[in-house]
Amino acid sequence: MSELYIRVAEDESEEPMEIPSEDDGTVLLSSVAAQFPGACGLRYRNPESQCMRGVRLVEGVLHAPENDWGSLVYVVNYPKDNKRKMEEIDAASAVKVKRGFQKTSDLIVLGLPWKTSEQDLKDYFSTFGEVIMVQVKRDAKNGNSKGFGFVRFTDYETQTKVIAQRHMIDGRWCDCKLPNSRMCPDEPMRSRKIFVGRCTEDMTPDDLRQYFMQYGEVTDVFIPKPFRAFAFVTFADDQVAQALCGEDLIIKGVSVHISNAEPKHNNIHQLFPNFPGGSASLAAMFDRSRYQFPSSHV
DNA sequence: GTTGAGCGTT
Repeated sequence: MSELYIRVAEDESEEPMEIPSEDDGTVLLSSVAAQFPGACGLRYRNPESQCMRGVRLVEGVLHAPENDWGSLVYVVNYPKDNKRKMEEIDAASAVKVKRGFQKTSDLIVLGLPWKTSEQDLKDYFSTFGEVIMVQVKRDAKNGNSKGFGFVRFTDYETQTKVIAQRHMIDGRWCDCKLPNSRMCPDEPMRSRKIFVGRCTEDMTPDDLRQYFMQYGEVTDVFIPKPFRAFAFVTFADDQVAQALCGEDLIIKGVSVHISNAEPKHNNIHQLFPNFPGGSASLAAMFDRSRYQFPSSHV
């Protein structure tokens, strides 16, 4: 009974791949998903009826029909629509639960001439796309420009385009960047990892993997031990992760809350490996920095 | 009344 493999393919016409079964004869959905990312189940053609038939799936475990997998070729089920492949599923999920996805954020404009006004900025940036707001930062007392400002666009595409190039404004080259002042902003961070809050102790890593699979390929699940009522789930695609942020989802009958996984900072060398000067200068740099990390959960 | 890498009074 050991070393049993079942034959699985994406389509009946495709060459099957052998997937290992467990000692008790069942096959883990995660074993299938390891070869077919995004898979959510299996089906097969019943030799008698010639109809496709679903394989029983309980808590992430696939059970052999009639207790025997036989030599049939099992076909992978994908979420929502059997015929679609992962990329399309990712895109569809991202659009469906769209949130914070491709939202624009303020851009800092560096290097402005002292004379440039907000109207000048608006006139210039409007040539790229619709402008929501512009600001020129000025000295409170004399009203002199500090030589930088902010701009926000309606469309994310415009923002991307503007960041990608230098800008000649009133005779000076200027740069547009994402500001680093926002640590838990309404945009970027573009993490592929989500924070799953309000977890219960009976949720296993496999439970979470099985559940989140429906949204896209899951690359990692982390549940801190001892139990701390939260978990981290990492997707292959940041858009899937971002799209889920803010959602309340029901897992094993429990409402969990999804938010952005904040970067861990317990080891600054994870962020800057091989920093010149060693740990002392790196730590000193961070102490001096205005840059504040949010509290970490790890 | 200056300046030229940066990071946002309300």
